[in-house]
Amino acid sequence: MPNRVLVAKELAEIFKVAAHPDRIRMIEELRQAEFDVNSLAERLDLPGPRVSQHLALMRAHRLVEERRDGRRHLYHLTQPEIAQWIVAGLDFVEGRLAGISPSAIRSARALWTAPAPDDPQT
Amino acid sequence: MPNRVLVAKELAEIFKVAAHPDRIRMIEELRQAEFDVNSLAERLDLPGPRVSQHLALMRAHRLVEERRDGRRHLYHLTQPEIAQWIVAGLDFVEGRLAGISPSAIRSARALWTAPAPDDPQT
DNA sequence: TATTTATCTGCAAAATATCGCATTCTTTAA
DNA sequence: TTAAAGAATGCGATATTTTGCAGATAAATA
Repeated sequence: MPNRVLVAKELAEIFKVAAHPDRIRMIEELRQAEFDVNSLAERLDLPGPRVSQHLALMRAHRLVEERRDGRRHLYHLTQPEIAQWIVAGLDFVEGRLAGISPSAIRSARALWTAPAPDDPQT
Repeated sequence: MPNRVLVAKELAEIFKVAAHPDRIRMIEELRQAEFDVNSLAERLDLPGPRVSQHLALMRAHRLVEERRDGRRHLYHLTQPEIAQWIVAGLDFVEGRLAGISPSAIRSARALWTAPAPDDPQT
């Protein structure tokens, strides 16, 4: 198999990992700070096991790394720049079918681009 | 549903469309030039109907647009910058499980970044 | 009009992914 | 040692995607 096909395949794997709303939100949460599983679950309002599964997948693809502190598992992005890359994808969501207004996109971008890592509102 | 969830959802849709090796290669082919279905199929060594299906999906998500010339359908990227965005993802494939060497990544990047749209080798 | 060329559509089979729970594992605290 | 907290795992039930073809369309040409 030619190299460029291999590379395309691997690239597709990464896109696949990113291709889930929960995981996108998790990555954006982990943008600057590290979180344990429960905190992530609460922030995103998702069941714990689900968050755990998503993290396992991301771990398998080295998108996140784990660190233990007492009995909690703290996760952080292996390459924080990946969050920026994802936000860059917002350039391509505008003008799409779903009922998303430009202002919604602007506010998402602001939220996911702001320097302060803590306590997102809206 | 909060806005940021909607946006994450839509973003995930785009990642999903990009999350296929064939489609990644197609997007890279369309980077600068437009192609008809057969040319794409030949260049990528894929069955015609498959290319057509991929194109239908990308069309549905407005990643590509169609133009007719006689009996052929010419496709081009709606937002050519999307190709660059995909190439930027290469930053995250290095050091992953699969047997991909850094040089393979470099050469893919070169190929998908080069100014000349025509006749890729290797 | 009949053919040929280029592309699209439809469908079923196979492969993957997601979801919701119950259970298990580990580590700390009582 | 026991109990409890925090996470991970297992697994069936359901989607969703991908694939491979066969057949249907549409446009140009003979």
